[in-house]
This record gives sequence, structure tokens and C-alpha cells, in this order.
Amino acid sequence: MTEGPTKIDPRIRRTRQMLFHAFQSLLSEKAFDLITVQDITERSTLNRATFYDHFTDKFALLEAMMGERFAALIEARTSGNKSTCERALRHLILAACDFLAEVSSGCQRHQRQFEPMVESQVKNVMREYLLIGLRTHGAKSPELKATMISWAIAGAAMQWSREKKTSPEKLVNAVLPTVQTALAEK
Amino acid sequence: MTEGPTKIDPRIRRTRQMLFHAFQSLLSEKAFDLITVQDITERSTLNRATFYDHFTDKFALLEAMMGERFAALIEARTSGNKSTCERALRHLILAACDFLAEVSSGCQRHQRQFEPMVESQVKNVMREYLLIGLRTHGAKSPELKATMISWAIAGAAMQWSREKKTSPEKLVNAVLPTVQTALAEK
DNA sequence: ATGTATTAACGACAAAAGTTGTTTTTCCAT
DNA sequence: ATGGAAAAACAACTTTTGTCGTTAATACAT
Repeated sequence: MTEGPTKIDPRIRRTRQMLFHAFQSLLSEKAFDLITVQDITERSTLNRATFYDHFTDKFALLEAMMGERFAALIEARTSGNKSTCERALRHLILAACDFLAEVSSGCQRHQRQFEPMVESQVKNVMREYLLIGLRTHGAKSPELKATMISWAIAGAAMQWSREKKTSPEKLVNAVLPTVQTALAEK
Repeated sequence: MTEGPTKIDPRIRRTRQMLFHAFQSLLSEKAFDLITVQDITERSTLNRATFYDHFTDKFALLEAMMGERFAALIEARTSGNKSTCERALRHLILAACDFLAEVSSGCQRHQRQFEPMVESQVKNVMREYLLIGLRTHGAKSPELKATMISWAIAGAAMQWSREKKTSPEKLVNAVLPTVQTALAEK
């Protein structure tokens, strides 16, 4: 998924991981808005300037972290076989719910600036996943369909994660019919 | 739509408008990221501290401005009669396209931080609109439906606005069937 | 193993973001 | 019109952001 062009310098990987870890541990303590770049670099025992060598700001860090994690979660669950069959769709929707629940539980209540990043990454990863399936099945306008469906699922999942008054499975059942008919359209 | 509880002090209205105007004029000159709060207050001939009396940051200003404008556009076009009939849906989707096109044209190319705000307001306003129609028609789970549909439309419109390789009407025709079947589901 | 190139570390800097407290202006109810 | 309440103006201050130039460390190819 948007693979890096060449081998990545292990130091870069290491530094990124250190920033991710520090950031995650801070997120479990205080709200995103209250976390400064300095907080992150202090905890990761890196220089603040080093942070800016890797990310433009803390939003980019959040975005990258969420994207990587959700993509990894999807990858792990579907073990790579993209598809648009019911089973795969159930997994996809469920994965979104689980991911958002996991993110929620690891964080100190979401902030204004926090959600949009999570949301956009969830949409991106799901869209990419759907797009592959749609293209191999030779659907009509795959890009448009992939966008509409990934956004619709993301919206449903975000709403569910805010309210959490039913089980993820119930949401899947409520969402799936709409998604399937949308996918099936000529 | 989330009306203010009481009459609003004219000074507040005035100050907000001054900030909106200054901001809009700056947006036509340089990118959102490069605009500072000081830029905005200088142009609006207000003190920088005054800005913070009204908005928490420039993101909140953008958000408020986009929300108000899109809501006004919708209001103007539908002259208040929310509905879920085909005619109303066409108008809704078209309104989203037109709004995004208008925003694009008035701005210096969108930035990373810019789009999410526009996007979220477009979704919010459309969701509210759909929700009213769905509730009066006694639909099944109106909140979920309203979310999925508004997000799907917003996604389609955002994608269209980035690419702009077809007319808005063509997009409406491509999007409408999916939306209608989703709305009609039992 | 060593040299080269890349990257991190570091310190210092300028600019912008936010905050606080005080004073002045403006609205509006009486 | 006048007094009280609310908002704006203003200045000063702290924190955070973002950048730059130099030095030190480290990965990798030879």
C-alpha cells in the first residue's frame, strides 16, 4: 500500500517508532490538544528539531500513526485478500469499529483536532481496499463507488464509536445492506 | 439550524463579520497555512486578543465561516422545505458541488489543514438537512442513514471538486441512484 | 575495516500562539 | 439620559512553534 520506493534506513524507522511510542504514551495521559511537540520529543529522548526532520507537525505524526495502524489491522485480518464479497465487507466494517474503539480506549477523550485525522485515515485505507476489489471485478465507476462507500462506512463507524450503544455486530448488520446494494449497482 | 438561543449582540455579529471578511480576503491571496491570526486581526483592524474572544484559533474561524456559508446556500436554494424527494436530493448534491467549487475558486489552492474543516461542515449541514426529512417520513434508523448518506455525498463531491473533469450534473446522475436506494431501504 | 554520505543531536534564534489583567467603549434596559 | 453589563482594545508576558547552522554519530558500500 503506497510502498516506500527503496529500503528505509533503519535509523529512520527507529526514530519514527520512538516518536510513535512516546506519542501513544502521552495520548493515554492527556488530550491531543495539550500535547506539545516538546512533550513528544522529551519523552522519546530526541531533540525537538529532530521531530521536524520527520514530521511537519503533530498532526502529521498522528495521521501517519493512525494510517499505519489501521492499514496493519486490515492487513492482519484479511491477510491480504481484498474483495467485495459479504464476508470481506463484514470484516472491513468490523475492523473500522474495532479500530476506532481501540483508539478511543487508548486516548484521553477525543479532541476537536484529533478526530478528523483518524477519520481521514480510516477513509483512505478503506477506500484503497475497496478500490482493489472493485477494479478486479470490473465495476462501473470504481473510484466514485469506493469513495462513497468508504465514506459512508467511516461515518457510520465514527457515529457508532461516539455513541457505543450497540454492539459492533449490530452496526455491521445495519450498515451492510446499504453497502451491498451500493456496490452491486450497475 | 442550531439557532442561537437569544438575540445576538450586534457588536458580536459585527466583529465576526469583520473577521470573516478579512479572512476571506486573505484566503484569496495566500494559503490557509500561511495565514496567521495576526494577519487576520491586522486586516480586520481588530486586536489580536479580540480574535481569541470569538474563536479558539484560525481553524475554528474557518469552520464557522464554512458552516454558515454552506447552510445559507442550502437555505437559499431549498427555501426551507427539507425533503427526501428526488428533486430535493438533486439540489442537495448540486449545492455541495457548487459550494466546493465556489470555495476552491476563492482560495489559493487547498492545504492539508483546510479541507477537513470544509468537509466536516459540508457533512454536518447535509446531515442535518437529511435528518429532518428522514424523521418526518418515519424512516428506520434516521441518524445512521443520514450519516451514511451525507458522508457518501460529501465524499463524492470532494472527489469531484478535486478532479473537476465532469459537470456537476453528471456527478449528480452518478450519485443519485445510490443515494435513493439507500434512502428507500426498509 | 574504512571512508563517505546521510541523519540525528544540539543550541540558538525569530515568529507566532495563547493568556492575563486593565482600561475603554458600546450596547441596551430602565 | 443614565447606569450597569458586556465586549473590545490594548499591552505585556509566557509558551510553543518552526527554522537554521554546526557538530557528532551511524549506517552502508567499498
